Amino acid sequence: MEGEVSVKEFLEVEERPSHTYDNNTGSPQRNDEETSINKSTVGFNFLSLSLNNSEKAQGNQGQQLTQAGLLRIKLEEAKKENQNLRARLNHITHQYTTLQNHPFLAMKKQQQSSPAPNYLDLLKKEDAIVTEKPTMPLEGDQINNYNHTTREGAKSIADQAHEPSTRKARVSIRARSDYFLMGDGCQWRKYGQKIAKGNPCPRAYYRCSMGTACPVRKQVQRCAKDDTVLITTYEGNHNHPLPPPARPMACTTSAALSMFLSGSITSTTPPIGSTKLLNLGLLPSLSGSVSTGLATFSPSPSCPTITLDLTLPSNDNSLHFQRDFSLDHSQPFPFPLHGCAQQIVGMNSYSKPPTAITPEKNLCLTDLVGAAIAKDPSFKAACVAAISSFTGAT
DNA sequence: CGTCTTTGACCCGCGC
DNA sequence: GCGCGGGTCAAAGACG
Repeated sequence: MEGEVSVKEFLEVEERPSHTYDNNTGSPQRNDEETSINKSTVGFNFLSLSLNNSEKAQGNQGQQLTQAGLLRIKLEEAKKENQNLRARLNHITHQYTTLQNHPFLAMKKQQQSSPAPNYLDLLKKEDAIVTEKPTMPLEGDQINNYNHTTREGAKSIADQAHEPSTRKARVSIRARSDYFLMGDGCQWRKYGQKIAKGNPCPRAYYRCSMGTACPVRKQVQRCAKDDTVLITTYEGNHNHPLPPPARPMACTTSAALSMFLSGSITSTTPPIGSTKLLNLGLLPSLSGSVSTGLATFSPSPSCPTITLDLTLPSNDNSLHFQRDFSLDHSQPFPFPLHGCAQQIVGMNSYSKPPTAITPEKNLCLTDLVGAAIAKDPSFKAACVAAISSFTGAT
């Protein structure tokens, strides 16, 4: 952090009039980058001379000329330092951007080692549309289900923009968080709040404010039974390009929805009520209580909702399904969780007071769903269909 | 001054 | 038809 301040201060040197410089400073050393930064900052402090020193110099014209020369040299040095620091800043910015895109790059790299990974080419061009059968290392039923899921999934998502019945389909995500909002990479504008029946916690209504007239809305509410559980419900598709941090969430919700809407998932166990269930299999490496994901589908004719429960304990093996999304513990995590830089996107009066943020208590939604994406090939494929749907709509 | 949040009012669908 | 509850609107206030 100190480095950032130094850079900031140093970059201001160019803005200062040259006549304020002093000749009492030594030339900044450049043994290494860090030394350079620190010394330049120190140099700048010295260079910000007082008027008193300038007045003293007026007594000797020859000395003034010498000073002018020194000042020019120092100015040139300062400019060089400035260029170096700008280059370093650009490098850091590039690294930051690269890290943000790491999940998708890792998926791409992983698939390049498998035969004909044409679906991943879509990630290169965001405006691509899924039209071919993606080939992935699937086995048995996964292949059949995958084909169905991807084609129908893409169709379902695309249809959502035209069919009133499916446009209302929702994806609900349950996750533990001490804060009222969890970062998903998007910008939201609150437009309402209600106290729902049976839950003392208010339900907040948000609208996506990243695009003009974006139809996406979300509801945020704490669970009545466990106020540490935050329930976030998404509805609709974005009509604008999404920033990298928002893509995992957007594609996951749409992919999950498309998989269920396509009807390609069936339960091998008697349905609980009218619910279909799918074990998504989150990573065991995820910290805290989140180690297993469970999706619940409520096929209400007017408003089908899929719930991704990221709060269930890992030993919950009470449900088994036709499609096996179980974890392959021998395989390393294909990409690292990209952190919670955008974890807290806002707090309102219903937020809990700021407490020590730990990964356990404040898992980023994009991290959680990113893990789900990474572990399941067909889920990834559905995500690609979703991404294509999103970007193709713009 | 512009943007965002808050909050009461209003609308609408659904069940009785 | 009526009441209830969920969802949305919009004016007022807060905030930077």
